[in-house]
Amino acid sequence: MTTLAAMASTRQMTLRTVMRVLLEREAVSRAELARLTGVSKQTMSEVFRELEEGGWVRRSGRTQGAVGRSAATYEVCVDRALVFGADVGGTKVQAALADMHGIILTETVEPTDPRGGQYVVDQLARMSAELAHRASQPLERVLVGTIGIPGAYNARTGKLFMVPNITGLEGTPFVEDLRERVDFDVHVGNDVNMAAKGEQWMGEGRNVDDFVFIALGTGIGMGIINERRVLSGAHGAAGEIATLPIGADPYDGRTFRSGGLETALGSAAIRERYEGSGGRSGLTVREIIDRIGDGDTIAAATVDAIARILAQAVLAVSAVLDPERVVLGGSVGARRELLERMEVHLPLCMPSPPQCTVSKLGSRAGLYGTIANSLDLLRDSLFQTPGLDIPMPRAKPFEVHP
Amino acid sequence: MTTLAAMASTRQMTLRTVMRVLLEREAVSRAELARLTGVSKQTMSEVFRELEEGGWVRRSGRTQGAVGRSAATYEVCVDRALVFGADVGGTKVQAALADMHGIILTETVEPTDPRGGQYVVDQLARMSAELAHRASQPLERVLVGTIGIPGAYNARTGKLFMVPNITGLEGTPFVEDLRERVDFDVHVGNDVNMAAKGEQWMGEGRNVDDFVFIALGTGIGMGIINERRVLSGAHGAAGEIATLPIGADPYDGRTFRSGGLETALGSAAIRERYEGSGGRSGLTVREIIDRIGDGDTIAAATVDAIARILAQAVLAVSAVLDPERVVLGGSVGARRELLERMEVHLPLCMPSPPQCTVSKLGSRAGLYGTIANSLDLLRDSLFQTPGLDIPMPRAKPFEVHP
DNA sequence: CCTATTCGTCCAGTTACCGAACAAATGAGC
DNA sequence: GCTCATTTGTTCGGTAACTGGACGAATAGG
Repeated sequence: MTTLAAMASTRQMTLRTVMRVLLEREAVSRAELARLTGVSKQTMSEVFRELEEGGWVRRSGRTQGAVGRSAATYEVCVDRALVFGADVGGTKVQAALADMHGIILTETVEPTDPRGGQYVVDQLARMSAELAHRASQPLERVLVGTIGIPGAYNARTGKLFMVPNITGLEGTPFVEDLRERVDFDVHVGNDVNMAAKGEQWMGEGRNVDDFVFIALGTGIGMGIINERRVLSGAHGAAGEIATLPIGADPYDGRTFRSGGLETALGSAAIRERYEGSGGRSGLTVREIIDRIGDGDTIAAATVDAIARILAQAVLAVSAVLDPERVVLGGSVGARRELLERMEVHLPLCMPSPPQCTVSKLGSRAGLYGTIANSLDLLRDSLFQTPGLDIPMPRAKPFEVHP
Repeated sequence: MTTLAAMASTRQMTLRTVMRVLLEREAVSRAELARLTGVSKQTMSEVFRELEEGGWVRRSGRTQGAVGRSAATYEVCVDRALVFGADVGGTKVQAALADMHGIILTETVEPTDPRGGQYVVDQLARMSAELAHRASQPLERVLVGTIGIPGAYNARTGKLFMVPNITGLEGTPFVEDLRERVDFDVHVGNDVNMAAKGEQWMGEGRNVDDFVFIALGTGIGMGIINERRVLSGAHGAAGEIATLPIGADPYDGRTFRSGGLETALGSAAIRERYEGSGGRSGLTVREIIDRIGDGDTIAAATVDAIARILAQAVLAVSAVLDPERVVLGGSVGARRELLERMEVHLPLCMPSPPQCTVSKLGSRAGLYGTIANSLDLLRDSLFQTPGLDIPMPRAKPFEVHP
C-alpha cells in the first residue's frame, strides 16, 4: 500500500498536471501555465526545470508583440516517448510507430508469417525494432504497444481464444509471450474493437461517446465504444454478433456453429442467395455489388435482402446498447449501396434509428485503433494523477431479517 | 481550475484515505491504521483528531489481551451521513433511509400519488423527511438520494422520457424539480437498472462484474451492469429489449410500437397464446403458470414456448454484451418454471450459455439498487481521492496525407 | 521619454508530512 | 513480585513543496 509520499508525491502530481496541459498546447510560457493551473510562478519555474532536465519539454521560442516582457515558450518533446501499434490479420500485418501526439513516424505492411504461433510473436518484435530504426529513434523510447488480433482475449486468464484465422495462437498467452521479446508494455485487443477505437480517434466515431462499429466481410463482428471506452464483456467476447438469432433459425443445427446472423449475412450466404435467385455463378460479393450499377436486378434484390436483415441486427444492437451512431465497415459493410438500402429498411422496423455511417478509414481503422489505444495507455501511465490505490470499499450486503 | 492546494489538499487526501480504510473495518487503533496506510503515527494522530472533531469517527473501546500498551480503538460514525432511496412504480413508491454502511434505518411503502407530475415530486420530498424523522435523524444528514423511475433519463437534456406508467412525468426535468424541494443531491435511474444494481449489492449479481437483469412482467426490460457500472446508453435507453426483433416480425405494423419481443413475451401475448391453444379464458399469467403444477399441459406448453423465445433473447443479449450471468426477475421472470424451461432451450441455440439465475430479492431489488447507487455516490463525493480535475487530453486526429 | 504591463527571480513564510526518541502501559516468564 | 520485551502515543526537530509579495528587467504604446 502506497503512502502519499511514496506513491505519486505532490511534486509528481504537479509535474504530471503540467504535462497534461502542455500536451494540448503547442507553445506556452511558464507564467501562462501558472495562470492556467493555479500553481505559483516560483513552483512553475522549478517544474519546468525538472521537465526540461528529464527531456520532456524544450524551449520553443519567445513571445513577441505584446506589452510587457517577452516570455520564453515551451513545448512537449513529442518523441520523448513513442508507441507501437500493429493490426494482425489472417494474411497481413500492418504496424506503425507514433509519437506522443499520435503522429505516425514510420509504418509498414507485410504478410503474416504463415507458420503462425510464436513466429508471429517474433515477427511483431522484429517489426517494432525495424520501425524504430527507420524512425532514427532508440527502441528504448517505445514504452507501450497494442496488438489487434482477429479473436477474443480473456483478460482474466491472459489467453487468446476464438482465433481461427491465425495458426497456433488459440489458447496461447500471447501478451506474456510478446512481453518477453520486447521491452515495452504490451496490450492486445480484438481487431474489430481496435477498428472501433480507430473510428473514435480518426473516423466516424470522433466526438461520439457511444457508438458501434460493425465489420461485415467474410463474416460479421462488432466493436463497441461505450462511454468512450471499448466494451469487452466478461470473457472478451462482447460484439460477437455473428451469433445473433436474426436471419436464420438459431435452433437449426446448420446454423448452430457459425450463428444465425453470419449464416444470413456472411459472404457465402450472399453468394448463395444471389445464385439461387438466378444470378451468375462464381462471382465474389464485391463483383455482385458492382453489378447493381450495371442494372443487375438480381444483385439489387440480393443487397436489398441483406440490408433488410442488417437493419434488424441494428435494431437488436440498439435495443441492447442504445448507441448514438452505427459505423459500418469491412469489405462489404463499407459499400454505400448497402447503407443506402439499410437506411430504407431501418425506419420501417424501428421508430428512432441511430445515425448510420460508412467508415472512410478502410483497412487502416484497425491500425489507427491500436495506436490510439497505446496513446491512451501511455498517457495514463505517464501523466495521470490518480487517486491513492486504496479502492473504495464496496457496500457489503447486510443481513436481511424477516 | 483547481490547484493542488485548493482542490483536495494533501491533508484532505489523507483524511479521505483514512476514512476509506476505516469504512471496511469496525475497530482500529491509530497505530494499526498508520501501519496499514504508511502514514506516520504522528500524522495519524492529527488525522484522527480532525475526523473526531468533524463527527466522522469516534472512540469505540480499547484493545486488551496483547503484549504492550493497550490501544484506543476507533470506528466510523455511520450515521454521520445518510442516503435516501426510492423506487417509484406505477402504483406504489417504496422508499428507505440508510446509513453509510447501507444499513436501512427506516423504510416505507405508499401508493404513488395518482395525480402524477409535481405531486409525485412533492410526495418523494415528504417521504424523505418522514423517514429521517422516524429514524430520529436530522434531515441535514441526508446527503444523497437516488430515485428509480420506470422510464428513461437522458443525462444530457436532464429530462425523463418513455414514462408511460406515471402521469405527468414525461419530458419533465425531474431531477431539477426534486433538487428544488430537498437539500440532498438527487440522482435518477431507470427502475430496471436500479434493480440490476440491487442485485449487484444484495442479490444474484454480487461479486459479478458483468451481468444483466431481465425483468419480465407486464412487459419486458433489462438492466445492464458492465464492469460493475450501470450501462445507460447514449440516450438512457440501453436495455430496452422490448423492441428486440425476436418472436415477432419487426416489420409488422402490429408489433412496430411495442416491439417484437414484448409482442411475443408480454402478459397479453402469454394469455393470448394460452387461450388460443385451448386454455381457460380470463386467467392471469400467474394463474396460468400455477396451473403447470396442476397438470395443465396447455399451460406447460405455453411456458415452454415463452421460454424458447426468451432463450433467443438471452442469446441476442449475450452476443452483444457477453455477460457472465443473466438474472431473471419481474413477476413472470422470477418464476422458476420459466427458468427451468429456458435452461433446456439455451444449449440448443448457443454453445456456451451464460449462467442464469432467478432473483431472490423480488420487488425489493429496485429499492436496494437506489440505496446502493446513493451509497456509491456518497462515498465517491466524500472519500474519493481523485486525480486533479484536468482531463487527460484526447489524441487529436492528425492530418492524413496521401 | 515616460508609463503601464508582463515575466521571471528571490525570499520569507506556511502546511503537512516524516522518523527518532522516549515515557507509559501491558503481558510473559521466572 | 520483579524483570524484560513489546506496543502505543506523544514530543520534537527536520524536510518537501508549495505560496504570495517584492523587485528588477524588458517590452509596447502614447
